[in-house]
Amino acid sequence: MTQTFAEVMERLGAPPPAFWENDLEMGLEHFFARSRRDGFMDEWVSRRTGRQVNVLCMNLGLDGAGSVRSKKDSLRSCDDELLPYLLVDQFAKYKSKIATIDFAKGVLADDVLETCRKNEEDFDTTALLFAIYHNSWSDLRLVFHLDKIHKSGFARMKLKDMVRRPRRNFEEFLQPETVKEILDAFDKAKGDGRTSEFKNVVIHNGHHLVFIRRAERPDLVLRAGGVVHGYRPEWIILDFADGAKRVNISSVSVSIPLEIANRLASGYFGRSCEYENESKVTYAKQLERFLDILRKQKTGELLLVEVVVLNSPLEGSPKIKITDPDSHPIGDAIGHFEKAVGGILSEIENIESIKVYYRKKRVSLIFEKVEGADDEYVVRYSDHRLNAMERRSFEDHLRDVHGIPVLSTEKRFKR
DNA sequence: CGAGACCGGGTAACTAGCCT
DNA sequence: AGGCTAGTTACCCGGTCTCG
Repeated sequence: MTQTFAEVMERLGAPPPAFWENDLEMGLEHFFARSRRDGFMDEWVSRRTGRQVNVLCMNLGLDGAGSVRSKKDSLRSCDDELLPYLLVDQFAKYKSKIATIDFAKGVLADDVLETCRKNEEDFDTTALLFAIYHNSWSDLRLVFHLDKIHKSGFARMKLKDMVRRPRRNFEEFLQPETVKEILDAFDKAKGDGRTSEFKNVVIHNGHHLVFIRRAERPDLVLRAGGVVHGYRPEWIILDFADGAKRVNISSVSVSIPLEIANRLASGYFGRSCEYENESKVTYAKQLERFLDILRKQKTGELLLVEVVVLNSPLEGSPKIKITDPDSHPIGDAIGHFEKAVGGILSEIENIESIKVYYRKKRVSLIFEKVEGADDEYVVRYSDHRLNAMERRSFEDHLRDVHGIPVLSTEKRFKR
């Protein structure tokens, strides 16, 4: 008797197909048939790392003693029990390591964590996800969501007007039914025939993260038998902080997530509320001082590795870029250029962007001129280059060491 | 000889510039 | 103004190398 995939999963107490396909966005169409091919499972088991094998043995209650090879042999006889782990392995692809480790540290027992540890700071993420799956499979959905906050940039926004904090706190307000109602009302008002799907509210580091999936632009997929028309999904993450007085927004579209955030805030505060892009002023003098320090820096936390300058002192005043792709500091090179040709960093207005080297990553900074003010700028940086923890320490570093408030290059507008 | 470290290529996310 | 393309960068996978 042959069982369907859904039946096999049910017999194992594993998640149903809809969980994998809809919640984790994994394509299952050919997975089951492929996994049943001769030798497929054997080959998959062979490719497991020692750490993954150890976690699998723990999860399946197999003898954890002996060589990795002998444990792989006993795994090969398990068959169906391994099926969900094939999917977890597939799920682990392209998931942020930092998101997985961070989450695992919160839910896994110490000895399990140690089994997955590669060295002081590194873990086998697939092994961690095997353990997380076994511990509580619905957590994979959380990992799927948390993964997103490390990979995408966020627009920093704050409430336009001062509002009194309501009696009940924001957390109580953010009930799924309430959020769904507000999303429905928004979709109706928008009238573009697309629906906003409420996916999750997660409390993370004191922030309230609201995850929404919405159809964005029309798209199509090719399948055997023809084309299927639909929409490309977009993930909207509203990261509320400070009792909803501030929100960080990650999304593809520009105005829709802002409107949704406005509606949620209006619902919570009980009056019409709007968020606006946060802007923090830095004066030209501060930036000049910052650049002076930066270009002298030969080693340290923050190194200058690229400058792009408009109206250069070269003939015809073209745009120039001085960059070191290997991320060695370019302070001396700039000094050499200025001595030989002329000044380039003295006019902040002419600086299109710079790149600094921070925690082994190249981070762009732009100095955005404040409309109508002569020497006022908003300093913005490409936050998606850094993960969520690194962003915080980068912002702290620039504020504490250089007195410069930095914001993300991401912004959201009403249309 | 097998398990784990190392490295090259691929993938994803974002930016800037061009075109409609 | 919006969409598409090419360029940039980090991270991840999988094959190869190395060490016990």
